[in-house]
Formats: sequence, C-alpha cells, structure tokens
Amino acid sequence: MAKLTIRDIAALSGLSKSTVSLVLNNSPKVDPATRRHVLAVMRRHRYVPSFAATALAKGSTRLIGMVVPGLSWHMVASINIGVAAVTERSGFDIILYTATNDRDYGSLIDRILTSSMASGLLVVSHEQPLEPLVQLHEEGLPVVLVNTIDADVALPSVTADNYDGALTAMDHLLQLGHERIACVQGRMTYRCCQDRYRGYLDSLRSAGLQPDPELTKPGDFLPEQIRSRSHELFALPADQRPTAVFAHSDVTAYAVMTAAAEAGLRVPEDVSVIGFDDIESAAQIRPPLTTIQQPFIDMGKRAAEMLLAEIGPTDDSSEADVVEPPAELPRLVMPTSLIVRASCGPVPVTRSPRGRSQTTKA
Amino acid sequence: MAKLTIRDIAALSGLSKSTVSLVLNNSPKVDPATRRHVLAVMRRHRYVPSFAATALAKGSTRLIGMVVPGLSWHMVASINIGVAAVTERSGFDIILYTATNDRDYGSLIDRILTSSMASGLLVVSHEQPLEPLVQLHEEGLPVVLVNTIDADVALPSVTADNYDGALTAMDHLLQLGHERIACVQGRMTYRCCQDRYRGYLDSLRSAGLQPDPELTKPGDFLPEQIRSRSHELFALPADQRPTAVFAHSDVTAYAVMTAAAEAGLRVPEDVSVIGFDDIESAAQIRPPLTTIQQPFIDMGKRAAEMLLAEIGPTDDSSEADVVEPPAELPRLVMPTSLIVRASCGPVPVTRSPRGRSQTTKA
DNA sequence: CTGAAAGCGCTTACAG
DNA sequence: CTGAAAGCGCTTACAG
Repeated sequence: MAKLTIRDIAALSGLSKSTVSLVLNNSPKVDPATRRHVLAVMRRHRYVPSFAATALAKGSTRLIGMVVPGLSWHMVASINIGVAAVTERSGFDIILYTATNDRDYGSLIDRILTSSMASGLLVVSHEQPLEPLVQLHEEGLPVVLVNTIDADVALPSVTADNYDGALTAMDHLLQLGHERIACVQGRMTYRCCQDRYRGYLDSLRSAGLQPDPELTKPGDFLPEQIRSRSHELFALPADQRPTAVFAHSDVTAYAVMTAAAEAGLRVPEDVSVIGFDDIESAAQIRPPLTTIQQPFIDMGKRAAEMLLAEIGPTDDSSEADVVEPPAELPRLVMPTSLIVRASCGPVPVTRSPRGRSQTTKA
Repeated sequence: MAKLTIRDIAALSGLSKSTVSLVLNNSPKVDPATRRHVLAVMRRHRYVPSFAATALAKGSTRLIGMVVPGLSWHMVASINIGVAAVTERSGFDIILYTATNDRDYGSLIDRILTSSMASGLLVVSHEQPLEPLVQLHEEGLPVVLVNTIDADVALPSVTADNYDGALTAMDHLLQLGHERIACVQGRMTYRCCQDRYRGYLDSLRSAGLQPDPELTKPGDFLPEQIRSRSHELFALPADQRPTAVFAHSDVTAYAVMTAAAEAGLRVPEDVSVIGFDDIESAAQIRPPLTTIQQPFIDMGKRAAEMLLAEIGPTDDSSEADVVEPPAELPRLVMPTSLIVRASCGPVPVTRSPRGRSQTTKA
C-alpha cells in the first residue's frame, strides 16, 4: 500500500540504490543481467519513481507548459491533439495554463520560469504582450509560439500560411469569374487576419482589379457585427453588390450566408462564400462550406517537435552552461489547403434581367 | 541569473532557512515584522520556490491531472475553461493527459498514482474502462468524472441531465403539435446518448404516443450515416414521414437539415429539427438551430470544486492516514436549457393538398 | 560493473 | 518567535 521507493527496490533486488538508479536512467554501465533483474523486480512491484524526487535531483522536469487562450476554439483542441501525439511519445507530460482574464500573465510566466516547473513552453494563440516571453527565452527557457498573433517577435514559431491561404481562396473565386469580391474581416489586431487581408488585397491587384473599399467590412468575429455589415454589402445596388465574399473564418462565413439568405440571395447561385479554418461543421451545413483548411494538428506536432529539439537531449547537456540558442530562429510556416465544397459557384452571368456588366478593371 | 534558493533568501534577510520556510507556508508562528521583511526580500529578488523541492518535501504536488479524449470537441474546451477558472484561484495547476490511441491507459493511470505526480484526477468524457479509476480512488486518489459515459460506477461525477434535456426537447416539439417525431441517435455506447434516447421514448409515451421504431435511426455521430438514415426518414410516405426530428447533437442536426433540404423539405416549415449541445455555430447557421444547451463551463467548475474538496485542505490532513471517502458519492447532475431559435416550428397542418391526418395515438 | 556519500531545495519536528 | 538537523526520494561523481 505504501509507495515503494528506490531504496525498497534496492533491498528487494539485493543491490544498492545507486545501481537501481543507474538502470532507471538506462546507464550502459550496468551489467545486462542485473539490469534485467532489477527491471523485473520493479515491474513485479509496479514501481514508478517519484516524480518530484527525480525532478529535484535532475534539476529539470519532464513537463512542458502549454498556454492556451480561454476560448472554446476548435483550434486549441486540434493543436493539442498534435502536441499530445508527440509529447506522449517522448515521455513528456504537458501542463496546461489556460488564459483567463483574472490571471496575471507576468507573474504566471515568472512562476513557470523560476519554479523550473516546465522545461519548455508552447504558447498558443496568445494575445498578451510577448516581451516577457522573449526575455524568458533569452534566459534559456525554450519557447515556441503556435499560431500566435505577432509572428515577428524574436521567438521560434509555427503558424499557418495565412497570406497564401488567402491567395488560394481568392484564386478559387477569381477562377470562377468573380471580380467584385468582398472581404469580411476577423479581428484585425491578429496577425493572421492582417495576413489574410493582405492576401485578399494583393490577389485582387495582381488580377488587375482595383480593391473597392466599399467591399471590405470589419467583422471582428462578432456575429452581430458580421451580420449587419453583410447586410450593407447585400443592400448595395445590383451592379455594386459583391458576387462573392471571402470570410476570415468559417463561423464568419456562416453569418455571412445567413445575411445573404435574409437578403433573399441564394448561395452559391447569387453569391459565393468562402471561409477559413475548416471546422467540423463546415461539411455538414447547407450548402457545405468551401473553405481554407488550417493544419492545426500538424502545427501542434511540429511545434512540439521544435520545442523538444530546443529542450535537447535532456540527459547529456544538463550542465553545458547556457546552451546558445541557434542563431537563426526557426520559423515554420505551414501550408493551408483549399477544400472545395458547395458554397462557391461561377459568377452569375447576368445578375439581373438587364444583364449589366460588372467588371471594374483597374 | 542563477536561480535563488531558500538559502539565498535566508542569507539575504539575515534569517535561517527554517524561518523563511515558515513564512512561505504562512505559519502564524513567525513574527509579523520578520514575515514582512522576508516577503519583501523575496519580492525584490523575484524568488519563487522550487516546484520539485516543495513537492518532494511535502509529499504532494499542487497539480491535478485532467484526462481528455483525443477529439477536437467543443465540449472539452468549454469544460477546461470552467476547470481553469477554479484551479487557478486555488493555486493548483493542471496537467493534461490527452487520450490517443497509442497511449496505454493502464500504465498511464498507474504512473499518475505511483509517481504521485497529481493529487487528484479529473476524467473528462472517458471511453476507457473505468475500473482502474475506481481502484485508484479506493487507494486514496481523489477522482471525479466529468461528462463521462458510465455514470453508474462508484466514483464522484458531474454530468448534464441528458434525460431531462431530452424531455425538454421533446416537450418543445410536442407543444408545437408534433406527434411523429424521429430520433437520430448519437453513439449509443455513451451513457449520455442512452439517457437522451430514454427521454425521447418516455416523453412520447407519457404524451400518449406510441414510439414508432421506424422513426429511430442510428447515427453514431457519423455524418455519412446520419445523412443516409435521414434520407430514409424523409423518403417515407407523407403520412408516415416525421414532422420533427430530435438529433443527439448539433452537428447531427446539421446533417439532418442537409438531408431534409436534399429531400426538398424546408426547415422548419416542413420538418422541425432540434439539436443538443449548443455549439458556437448553432446560432449562426440557417435556420438558427433550436437546441438543448449543455452547461459545460459550469460542469467544469463544479467538477473542479468537487475535486479540490476531496483533495482537502492540503496542508493539515497530510498524514491523517487514508482519509475515508465520504460514504455517499457526490453525483452532480446539472440542468440543461432549451435555446429556442428557428429550426422548430408548428406541425404543418396539412402536409399535402390532400390533408391526410397524421396522428397515431397509442 | 557496483556501492557509499553528498547533494538537489524544500519542510518539519524538536530545541531553545 | 527562531534556528539546527534530519528527511523527502532520487542522481551523480567518486572510489573500488
């Protein structure tokens, strides 16, 4: 009943604690026979070394911290699945810090560092100032940013290629013949949304189209705002009305489609709508949403791999002074993919019986 | 740069480690003046006690384990928000175990217990055998089940009132005049789905209606299956076709609505659809989904509170032998709520020009 | 290849 | 109210 310690295992197998410890740490110095014996004893008694004692003696934990936003996002869950897949294979456990409003970030970060609770930090979709993190990183704590707003900070990061994703989305629309394409933005303080918007603009321009400011609407991921801004879009005179809209997220696209329906417009016959994310329901709604898929699970995996690499071999380089971080910061930008479903169609040839031309070449 | 230890703080404040430790642990025995002094020194040097050393010395960590399924569910994220809100207030951190297929459950559980890594376990939507957990619990590890399949096991738990939620959903439909109500089930190995189905059946019966086996369709949360089973439903002759369907989840409801549209049926004019969960997109799709909301955030909060209560005062009862678990297992069943939106309407008075009667009173 | 000893950074009786 | 000492369960040189 009482928990076994290394001393018990030592006694049970007729050896010293030192030797038992060596087999625990896979030392090659121990005789294969004795190693097998010790292992057998440990297994028989279901011995598991004390987490705390190991951490204290080694000076580091097998824990990586993961800070996530306090939002019920699809994204966080998916990223976590990827992270879990790689950490569990490496014997690391992850300790979860959920950002809530009450939580004081500065002291949280501080605590993680100084209590040496975690040997690395994965920061997911963080909206807080990043300075404390770069400082942490400079002091030697491995940190990698995942899908985080400001990717320009001096920290390793993995993000989706939001700019290219936007290009791809626009390309799809352009190839269907659309020229009056609206953009309903997400939260523009997020780097990812800025990138998507840049993609929207650049894509239009390189197609020789002049972006119409009238066709850009702030949405901020707020359903009500998206709905009313979309109504403005659809209330435009027939020749100014967009024939397609690029929404900065799937849920944004849902709201746009609702507004379209309320305006008596059919999707995709009268107006095409493309989203961004590819959440679970995107394939189930009607019409099934054409969207840009973000590789969240893979992003989680790669981020975890980068972090583990930064943490290093754990055993060897323990005291190798402050390991110099690689000169070039790893910045992984992962490709998105276009998922074609049914919410985008060819541009209506004649929007009204009058069949006005809608092109506005620059 | 080098991390400060309690010994440094002791030196810096001209006291012994013992005294410093006492202030760290809020002992009333230390002089208020010296306590203030020590506190000031610690703050000035941003001292944070070593996590591992504290854990070793105290014999317990301020960590609670949370095991979640490897699925990108809305639910998990929401429950976590609730859990985080209470744990952060109590100074506990949470260590996240994500269930993946590779992971060997038995040994995971074992490791948590024996390494005394966590002082309690929150088990969310677990699909694995629960026996190892009850054994763990009997050996003294606080455990609480959250939204877990089998709530009959001898473990504290918090779940949503799925049975009552189903009753409420059915009531809404019944009051709108529906009598031929179909049920598209979720994964029937889950206790929650069984409860929802029981609610469906009981509700029908107590309304004096004979459940028609023809109107129950397995869906198993599989979009394809849901779609094709729904088509069977909508292909029924007009007088046997359901006028409403109770779906075991929101995403299931989406798929049902798509099938309805494909069958040329309008929602809610021709057929009403009610979901279960209230995910983020439910309000954004068209028509906005009427559904039963599960209080995931609150469930997380209450579960965390229960666990913390079981873990106890942490400091005092450390060695009070095996604390007898309370004779009655706490089993919290939380109420759901009906969110009325637009996917359910009154039963069509005349479904076809012929105006056949559709009642099938038992 | 194995063992005795010191140490990791705290906490906790026990003296004073 | 404060300090010296032992102990928590490991790991890691250092001998042998």
